[in-house]
Formats: sequence, structure tokens, C-alpha cells
Amino acid sequence: MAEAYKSQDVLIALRKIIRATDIQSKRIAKICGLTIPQAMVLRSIGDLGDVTVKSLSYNVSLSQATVTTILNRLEHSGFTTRVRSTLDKRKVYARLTDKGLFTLDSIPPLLHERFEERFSALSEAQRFQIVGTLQQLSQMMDAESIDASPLLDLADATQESA
Amino acid sequence: MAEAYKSQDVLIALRKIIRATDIQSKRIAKICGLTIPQAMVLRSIGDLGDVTVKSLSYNVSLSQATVTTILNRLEHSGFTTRVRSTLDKRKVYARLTDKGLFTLDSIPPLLHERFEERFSALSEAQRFQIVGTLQQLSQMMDAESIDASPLLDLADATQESA
DNA sequence: CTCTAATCATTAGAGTTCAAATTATTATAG
DNA sequence: CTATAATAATTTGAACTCTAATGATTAGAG
Repeated sequence: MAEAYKSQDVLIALRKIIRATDIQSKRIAKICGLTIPQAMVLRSIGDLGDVTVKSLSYNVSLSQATVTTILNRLEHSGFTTRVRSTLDKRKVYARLTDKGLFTLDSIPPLLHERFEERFSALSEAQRFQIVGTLQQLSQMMDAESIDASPLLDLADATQESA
Repeated sequence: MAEAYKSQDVLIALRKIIRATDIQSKRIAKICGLTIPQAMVLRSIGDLGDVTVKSLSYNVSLSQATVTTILNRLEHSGFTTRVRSTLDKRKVYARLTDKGLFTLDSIPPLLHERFEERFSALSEAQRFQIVGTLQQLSQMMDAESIDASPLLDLADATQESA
């Protein structure tokens, strides 16, 4: 029995992974009130400080439109606010509220706990292999056009908020 | 600088891959009028013959609810029909129309052409490595609970349609 | 200075996706 | 036989995601 690995197999495997993360996202949402995408965005804001929608979209690999809708929900739930730039009125900075900052600490691991365990139990070489393969995949899929390095305009925002 | 591969890196790489396939899906939809999920379902029906929604959901790794909505669209566009089982009236079989059968041949590769090229240019060992890593990942994410082998009830359907 | 082009964010519109609740049907236990 | 449980599909409700169009603002050319 020959084993010919086709790109279709890639698609099927990806679907299972996507499904697993989707389901996990719902699970997390029930526990802490934040879905995975929301948590990713919140975490990004925590890491980067005040950031523009565009920077966020680079950072979490989502379109600007998607980040906008996620920010809508985060703002509605009181985790973030929007601050329009005074230097360039086109720009809008996302900023954590106290509630958002507080919540950041209580977000559970974004992947399934069991995955976290299993993954960290692997050797560094194995982890490298997995991450490397995924990165190779995303490059092969032309994801590199999305892969631009995050254009942080932290300095700008920090000065303004001072 | 130490390189500690964290599960967060997995999440980011996955996001890029997911996004790349989403974008490709829209691209395909413009070309042939079918999104990737729709094409996957259509192809499954082509492979399996008349199948129940449940079988399809196993086969394409989507929930029953999702398959239902995709079938709605496929039916609305005239690619498939629904045939309710007479032996077990709970079951509904999806069936290709002539248009659906015809269209099946004209569906472009579901992943980016460049990806198809690059992927098929790899050695069997490399392809195995990629598919294997993905499958390992999906198992680690507890996707195995979804991973049950497809429960085909082809025989049943075939007899009925005769 | 002004017109046009580029940039940033949002909105509009459509498709995907899930869990949970519902409906319909079949199977099983008493 | 009937009541309950299990199964199959759908509906409901909510989030995510994209592209394309729009609105607002800034940058650059003439």
C-alpha cells in the first residue's frame, strides 16, 4: 500500500486542528468570558501598550476589519477603550482598562491544558520541529505576505498619552 | 539568546495558516463560486455517494450544524439535493445533482496553486513530516475525540436509491 | 495652495463555525 | 403497548472572518 501524501491531507489535518481550537475557544469563553481571538488581542495590547488597529492586526494575524469587530466586543465588555490620536486623527489606539489589565492575569492558557502539558513535555528539538514545520507551511501558503513585522508605534502613543 | 519554543508560537503559526486558507477560500469562491468548505463537502459527497449529514460531518471534520448550513448553500446553488431516507426517516442523504457532478471536475486546487506546486515538489519524506506533524498536533489538541473513523452508511443509501 | 493618492479605521455584506435547544423519529425498557 | 432514552437533522443565537466600499485624514505632486 503506497502512501502518497497529498495536499488534501494537509487540508484535512488543518480542519481538525482548526476545529479543535474553535471548540476550545468556546470552552474558554464560557469559563472566563473571553474567546481565543479576544484573549489574543487583549494580550497583544497588554504586551504592546497603546497600539493602533493596524499594528494589532499585524501582531495577531487578523485583518483590520476583524480586529475592529473584536475591539468592539472588548470595549463593550469594558476590557479596553479607544483613544483617537491627536497627532494623526486617522489613528485609533486600543488601551486596556483597569478591568482589562486585571483580567489579563486570569486568562487561562489559550490552548487546551492537555496540549500545554504535552507540548511542554516534548524535547526542545521536537518543539522546534513542530513550530518549524508550521512556519514552513505558512510560508508555503504565501502567508508571508501577512507576516510583515509588527509596525509598532508605541513611542508615538506613549508620548501622546503623557 | 535562548530559543524557547512555546505553545504560543504554535498558536501564532496556526493563525497565519488559518488566515492564509481563509483568504484562499474567498479567492476560490470568486473563481468557481464555491468556498473551500463547500468544495470539501461537495468532494466528499462525490467520493462517498449518498451520505448522511452525520457521515459528512465526520468526513470533513465539521459539526453537524455546520454541514447542515453548508448543504443549505450547496442546495440553494443547485449542486446537491436532499433525499430523506425511507427506512429511517431521521436520516437525510446528500446527493449530487448533475450540475454538482459536473462542477466537481472544475474545482481548482483548494490550497494556493503555489502551495500545491511547492508541496508536490517536496520529497515523500518531507510531505510525510508535514502531514505527520499536523496529525500529531491535532491529536495533542484533543481533536481525537472528533477523529472517529467515518461511519459510512453507503450500503444503506445505495440500496434505498435503487 | 489644491487636487489626488495613500493611509487608517469602520461599516456592509456574506460565509463559516460552534454549542445548545428543538423537532422528528427510532429504539429500548418495563 | 407505552414511556423514556437515544439518535438525526435542523434551528437559534452568537462569534469569527474576510473583502469591498465608505468616511476621514494626511501626504505628496504640481
